[in-house]
Amino acid sequence: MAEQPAGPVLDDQVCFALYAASRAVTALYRPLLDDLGLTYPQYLVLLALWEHDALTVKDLGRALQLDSGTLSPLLKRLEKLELVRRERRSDDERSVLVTLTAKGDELRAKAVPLPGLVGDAMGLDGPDLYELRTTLRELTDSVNAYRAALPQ
Amino acid sequence: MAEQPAGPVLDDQVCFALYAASRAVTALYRPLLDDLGLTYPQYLVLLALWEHDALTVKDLGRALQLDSGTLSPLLKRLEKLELVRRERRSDDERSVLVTLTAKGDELRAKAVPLPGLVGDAMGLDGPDLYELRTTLRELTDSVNAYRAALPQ
DNA sequence: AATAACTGAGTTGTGCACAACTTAATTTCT
DNA sequence: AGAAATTAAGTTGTGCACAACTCAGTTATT
Repeated sequence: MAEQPAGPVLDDQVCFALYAASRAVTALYRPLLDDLGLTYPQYLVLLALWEHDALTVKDLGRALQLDSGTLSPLLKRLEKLELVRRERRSDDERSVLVTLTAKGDELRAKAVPLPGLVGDAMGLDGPDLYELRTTLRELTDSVNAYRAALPQ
Repeated sequence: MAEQPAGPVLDDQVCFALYAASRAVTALYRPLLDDLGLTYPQYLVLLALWEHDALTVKDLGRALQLDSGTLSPLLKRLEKLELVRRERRSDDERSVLVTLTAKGDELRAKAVPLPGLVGDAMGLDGPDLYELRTTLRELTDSVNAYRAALPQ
């Protein structure tokens, strides 16, 4: 008979595998992003802006699943780096519109090779990567739906 | 012709899918762990200790892939909660052995239902979860091997 | 029109992560 | 044995994440 631990086991947990994988990939990006003067969450914000050009803090929060408590100081740092501008919308003074500066837009070209480099290091071929991404999205949606249905 | 964004796209990134999934699962654990008075990384440390009973800070770092800069203050908090003890090893005074207190050991029983609850919310069946875990481990190993091979 | 409810950002405080560094203990190399 | 290198923890400083809160602006209700 194999031993039966009287509790959950670390390496059995999908949650730990996710946590470890996410941190490993972020760590792989770090030296590449250092060259651009960015952190990983800052890079994600710029990814969203390179795609959409102008987004409110609210929009960014929806895209990245982050709240204003995280985004506000992060955006201030990006503004200090002169990569983005922040301005109140005139038609709704509650909203702050975040837009790329010329400098922020130019950084896009330097970021183009990054996903390829990181993809190579993952050791998965195209179809496996595609399937993994799909599974992760489904998992995230399922978990978030479950959370939204919880009391409170 | 579809538009071709002149740069990487947020939702295409496996790295973002990982980041979002990891945070969603952690967020799902949070209210459950609140009842035990634990954070998610603290829970991971206890998982390792429930399995092995006594580990050095170094061992914990290897198991969780965290360095002493993260673990030292975390373990101090667990000690203040009276869930673990920390003591220098007599045969090597550099090492600190972390062991469970009775209180820390008792918490194990309360943690038993957690993985099942979280597994349900993931919306994947057993085989899919198993495959995902395997893929994530391979990805983590591949990425870490790649990082270890980098200059410096 | 006045009030109530809601919304979007921002602030404060706690706890990770991680880089860079310090210190003390141990091991290795002359 | 003594110096140099290595190792294990811990400290300091920065930047997320996130809860809980504030505040100003907008919308809904009466």
